[in-house]
Amino acid sequence: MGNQKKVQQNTILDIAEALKLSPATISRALNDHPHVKHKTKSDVLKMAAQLGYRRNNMASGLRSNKTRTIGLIVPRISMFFHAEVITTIQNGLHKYGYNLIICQSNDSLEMEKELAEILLSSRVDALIAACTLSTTDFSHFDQLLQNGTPVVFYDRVPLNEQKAIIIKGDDFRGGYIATSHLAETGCKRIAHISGPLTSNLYQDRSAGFLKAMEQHKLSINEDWIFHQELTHTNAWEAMRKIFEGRVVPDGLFTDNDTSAIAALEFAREKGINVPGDLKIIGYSNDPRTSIITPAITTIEQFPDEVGKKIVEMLMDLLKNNGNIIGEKTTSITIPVQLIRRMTT
Amino acid sequence: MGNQKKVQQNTILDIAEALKLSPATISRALNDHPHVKHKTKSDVLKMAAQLGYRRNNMASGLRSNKTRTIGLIVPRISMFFHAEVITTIQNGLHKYGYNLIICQSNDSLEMEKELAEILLSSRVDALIAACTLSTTDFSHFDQLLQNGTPVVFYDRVPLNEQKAIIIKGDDFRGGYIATSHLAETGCKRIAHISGPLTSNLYQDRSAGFLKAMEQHKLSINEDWIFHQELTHTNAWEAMRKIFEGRVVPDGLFTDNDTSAIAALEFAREKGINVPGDLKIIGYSNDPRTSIITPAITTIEQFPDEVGKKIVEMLMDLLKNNGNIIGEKTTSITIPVQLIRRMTT
DNA sequence: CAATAATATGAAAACGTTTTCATAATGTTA
DNA sequence: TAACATTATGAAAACGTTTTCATATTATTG
Repeated sequence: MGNQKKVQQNTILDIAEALKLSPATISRALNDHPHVKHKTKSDVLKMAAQLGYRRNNMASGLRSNKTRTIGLIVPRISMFFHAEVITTIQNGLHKYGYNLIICQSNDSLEMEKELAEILLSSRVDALIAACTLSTTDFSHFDQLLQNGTPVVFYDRVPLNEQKAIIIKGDDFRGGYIATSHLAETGCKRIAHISGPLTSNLYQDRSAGFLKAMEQHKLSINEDWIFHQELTHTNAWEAMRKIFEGRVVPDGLFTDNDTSAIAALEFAREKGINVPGDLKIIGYSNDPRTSIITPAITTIEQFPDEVGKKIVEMLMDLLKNNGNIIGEKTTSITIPVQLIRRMTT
Repeated sequence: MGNQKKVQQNTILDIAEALKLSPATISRALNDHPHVKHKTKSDVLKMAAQLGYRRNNMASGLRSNKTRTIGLIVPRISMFFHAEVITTIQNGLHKYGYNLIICQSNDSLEMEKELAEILLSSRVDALIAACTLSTTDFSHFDQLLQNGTPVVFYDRVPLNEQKAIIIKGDDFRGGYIATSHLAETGCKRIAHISGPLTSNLYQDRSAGFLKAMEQHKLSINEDWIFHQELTHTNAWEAMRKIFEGRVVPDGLFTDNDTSAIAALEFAREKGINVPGDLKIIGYSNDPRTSIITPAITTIEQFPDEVGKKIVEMLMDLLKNNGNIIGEKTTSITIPVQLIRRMTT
């Protein structure tokens, strides 16, 4: 393989020569410029097809300063929520003729910084980012913004950023309705396994949790509140600690579904009846929650709504080259919804 | 936002001017060319950092005809196997300074063709593709190949393609060991829910199934063999048909895990005892299979091995600009492994 | 120290488009 | 038909690098 002679791609000049026209006219014809005769246009299109012409995006991008490519930085594409958001974004952008460069930070801040640099180098027309849990300083995105490149943050977002678009779920309300639901189904002693408070996500969900506890006049046991990376083992460990105590909770709100699954497995192993003795509610509506027995009550985040909103905002922004128009706001909150299943 | 003046990116010329050097020297210094003085190099690097210089990849790519970007076409990033493969590929390529443009075909052949065109336009240095189930004609990749762009197919691959690299799981063996396992655990009447025979995956797994059935001297009931899109509802429907019969199977091999889950749920609803009356084995080791009760026996495909191999082959190929070196083969098969759980 | 080799730099062309400016061709009006 | 507007095209510059070729500088050798 590869030994055969490489076929050179045809350029705009080849079309020009074939039709005895100037490259300028070919370019205009291909871009559907108004000042070109109908017949010329169709001639050019025909010849382009015949020669198998494909625009060189680098040349085009270099000259016009537009790549029609959008960068995306995400912690992990394998997380259900993100996979869904990305899919919606990609399908949406494709309709507008935009490409997407998807990058994974693996939840590493170092990597995130590096990716921001790389995407700047690639001169993406815009950047979409769901940040790392440890990203509290967002200055590595400043160069993009100063450059005039629109930036959209979603899910894990900076708190006081006026230059970027921010799209987030209603985490406060999510935490609130989850906790209220436990209270309303009779829980008196509610535990909360949450993520690191460096992230807006867990700040808000925790605030919602506290608000609901207060409203239902439930007392809070500090030993039952965890802020940690939301992994399976961490959740298991938290459960072990919680159930070492003399008095144990009858309700548990976990800030993601992986933790809820771990908790449920812990309960199963220890013979704790769910939902009889312990009610559990997770967060995100991961497909696994509906498959496990008993199926886990959780909070739906509507990833497709998030994705759609991102595309919509971005297309608006790019149409007005980076300027927000009129009354449109710079920060959007997507509603959440309780999905009641068998663990409550 | 966006109203403030846009900051122009500094170019190589700005560095040149600041240091009273020519752009050529700057370029060489930045690319670590041997013919440039040590001191000059460090001066340039320092000034570049100071000016916040970032290479314009389009200009660089246009001139050097190298984008250091690799395209990837995949049916859906949300499929567990693909998400894992992609993650491995991306992390691997990143080490070598390559970027990845990830595109989803949504399992549509039309989309796949369009994406191949777009990636050709973007002049990616190489293309990785896991094709649609309905892709039997692979000619939309020819232009890339003729162009000298390396193409790596994985998972769903063309059958007789000598110009591209092909990396696949050992689907024949997977089908064989899955079916053998059922036979060895005592199944006499085995059903098979498989995918469309347009894809090499299901051809091979089916062949493995048949081989094992023959070796174990088991007779095949044609009414229990399905070739269909492997969705939850299709599998459910297949189960309904199978269990309408007077005589029912005691073993089931499904070609993906979604179907195995559907079958298990069907069994649960109809009161069929698993594994007592019916043993079930899936394919892919999707995380859901270990969470459902009873946990499903399945076939591990080692997505990270696949990803690693892809990167390795690709880097070799790019180093030798598109030519396979020495004895290295053009087609690689990754082993599979039985993961025994509670449904068998 | 001259002659040569090795090292370091610069000038300018090249990559394939898009876009500005100029001009030619055509159509419209007085 | 002259004068002007409109439409269609071309010439050439521009985008920011890399690379070729030439040349200047320094080191090495006889």
